Amino acid sequence: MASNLDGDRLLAVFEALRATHGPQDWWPAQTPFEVMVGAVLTQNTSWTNVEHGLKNLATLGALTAPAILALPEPELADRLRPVGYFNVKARRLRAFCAAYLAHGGLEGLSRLATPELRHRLLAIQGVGPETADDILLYAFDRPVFVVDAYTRRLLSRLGELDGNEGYETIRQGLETALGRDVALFNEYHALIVRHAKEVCRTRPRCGVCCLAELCAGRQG
DNA sequence: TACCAGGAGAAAA
DNA sequence: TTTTCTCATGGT
Repeated sequence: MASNLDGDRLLAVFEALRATHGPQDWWPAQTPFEVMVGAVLTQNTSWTNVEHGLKNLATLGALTAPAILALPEPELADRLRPVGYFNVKARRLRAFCAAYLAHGGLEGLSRLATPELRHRLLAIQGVGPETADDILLYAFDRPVFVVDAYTRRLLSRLGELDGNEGYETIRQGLETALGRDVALFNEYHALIVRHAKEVCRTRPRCGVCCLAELCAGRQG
């Protein structure tokens, strides 16, 4: 079902979200590398927790790959304690930094075509589809739609999914339906997260169902 | 107090 | 191959 998503309907949802929340200007980071670090740290964790961890690293002057790798893993884990899953994430962040440098850093990775870059990101221990796509979209400006739990819930509520689609099926379905538009994908994912956090959380068991209601209202 | 959060990988079935 | 379990702190 996800291979035949309704692009016009999805654009109507986007317009409704943008009218409600305005531009989001994601990702909240100073550099592409900081986007990548944040993408790893935010796995199954609220952004406020991630901010504490990023602040700890910044205080140490450790927001570069060499600086992170220079920290012993136990110390890195201790700095990441506010993030949650700190032992796991210390290991994953070090693996990411090692791969980042091995591939020539930002310059080396930027030279790769999107499919190859995605393949190499997914080969890093601790980088799954969503994290890789966060990095591709927000650090490298590649036209990749980030499919998170909110996106799945929204599409399900809209009746665009039957619930059995895998990550790749949904991602490719969205990219086909919406066209490969970096600016659109950037704002759309940010708006879904913003709406889910600010609006849906105030409505018990809402999920992102009110997005569907919002869209239905716009369409009449 | 209980639940959830911008997942991923390993282990078990 | 698919499902279940583990990782863990901070905010509401």
